[in-house]
Amino acid sequence: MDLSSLKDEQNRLALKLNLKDRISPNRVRFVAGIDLTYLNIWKNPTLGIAALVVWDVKEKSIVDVFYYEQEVDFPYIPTFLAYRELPLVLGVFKKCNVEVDAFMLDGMGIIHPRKLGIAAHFGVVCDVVSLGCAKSHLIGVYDEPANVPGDYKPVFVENELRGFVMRSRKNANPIFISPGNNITSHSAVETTLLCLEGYRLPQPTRLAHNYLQQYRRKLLSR
DNA sequence: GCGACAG
DNA sequence: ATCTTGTCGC
Repeated sequence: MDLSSLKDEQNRLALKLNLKDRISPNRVRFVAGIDLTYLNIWKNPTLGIAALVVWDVKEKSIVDVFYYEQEVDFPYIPTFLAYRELPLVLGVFKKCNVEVDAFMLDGMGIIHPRKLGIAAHFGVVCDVVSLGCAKSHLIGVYDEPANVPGDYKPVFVENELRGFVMRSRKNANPIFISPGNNITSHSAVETTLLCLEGYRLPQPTRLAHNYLQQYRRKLLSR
């Protein structure tokens, strides 16, 4: 694989980013969380499974759940995650027939060397509102948020604000929130806050992850 | 040159 | 990212 040409593609797609709000965060009601798992992470071509959970932030309830399976070949390479996971994300996205206000992905939005983490990449390709909620650091400088739920601090890359690092739950490691597409850094945080229900991860991606574990277990136990 | 590096 | 129950700390 030629990483330099993939870099070129990331730079080209990043030019299409819209970092303004397509929808005001206080009008967001349905947030879709997308997550992936693999049948055998130690094998290279292996079956990948994607889940998409639509979460109603007003009713605090699950609207619908969708799944998609496909063989995955591309390896995990930091800053090129989308080339491994995007085919699965697009597959489950096409299955979703519910009107979604914003898509939340596991991973970075524009907190990425070329502003094109998987959430940004997906948002540009599908022209939807998207944001990234990552569980760990990739790049960027920041101060640790206080140990108080909801506290957050800016994350800078090349002296530019790219997102926020938030203490979503007391005594838990912070999460990294950044715009994907058609949303501001501030609205990405607001949208995440709407989805926090006492767990470290916001409900859409947390539930997608949980449903995937069940789905995967059933596949393995037969 | 060295270390860090989403999932 | 997975395996895997109980256990410790706030």
